[in-house]
Amino acid sequence: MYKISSLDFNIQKIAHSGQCFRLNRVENGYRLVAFGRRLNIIEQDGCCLLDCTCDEYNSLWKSYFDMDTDYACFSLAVPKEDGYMRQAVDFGRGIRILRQEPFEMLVSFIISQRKSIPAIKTSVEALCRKFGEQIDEGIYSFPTAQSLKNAPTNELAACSLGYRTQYVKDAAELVADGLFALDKLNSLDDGALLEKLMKLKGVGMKVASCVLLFGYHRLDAFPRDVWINRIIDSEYNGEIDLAPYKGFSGVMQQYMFFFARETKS
DNA sequence: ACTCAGGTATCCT
DNA sequence: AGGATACCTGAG
Repeated sequence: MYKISSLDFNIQKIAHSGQCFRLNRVENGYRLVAFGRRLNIIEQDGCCLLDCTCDEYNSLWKSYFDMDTDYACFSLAVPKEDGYMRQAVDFGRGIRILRQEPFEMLVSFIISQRKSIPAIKTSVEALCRKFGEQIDEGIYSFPTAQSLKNAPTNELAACSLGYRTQYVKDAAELVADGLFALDKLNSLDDGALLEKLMKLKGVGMKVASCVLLFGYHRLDAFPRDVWINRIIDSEYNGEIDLAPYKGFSGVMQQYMFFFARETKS
């Protein structure tokens, strides 16, 4: 067991912030599947108990949960005249940007287009069940590129991918064949990485931005989805100035997204 | 039954 | 360049 006790770490908010599709509520807490491992998380007296050894925490989950980044300091950047952002940031305190795996992010966000979050989760789970490795009873890892490349198209489609089936298959094939080496893109700057990802079919501005933010930990990436656009229209007169948040505007995006969704009528 | 969902590719003008 | 439209499918 490893205990995390910090106001800047809140597993429930992270689970509802929409960045991760495999962190879900179970009987007495949350269950996360990542890196081919399962991690159980229990909330207790405002603390989080991670069901792992100290070594496993230090070598894996500490980085995954981005525990070396100081999130409290981001909050200081909000201009005092921006009441909306102030509210959003305070409301979302505890959210962190997870360091997830690039391939999983790429596939998950290709799937995400024109889908609700529950529908995305259903598709992702189906993919894992069909093409991932079994880790434990009923628990499966996210499939490798090779595994998805080899997947028969009709079985991929059976994961409710709809018109995205070919997008996923194409991306998996390119990655599996080394023609699109996700692990070698780290050296690219944000702009070049974004451009590179958008070369893939089914990857537009929004999906690529999400892959940057959640898969490559580019905290300055600012995905604009319908929620964010709605906020920018209603609260910022159609144009938001991200200059105060240079280097971490993606963190602000998460606060805005979470706030808008959690407080919707 | 009907709209909309964390969009994107394609086809217009 | 910028705007309109089709697209699989499930949830509300």
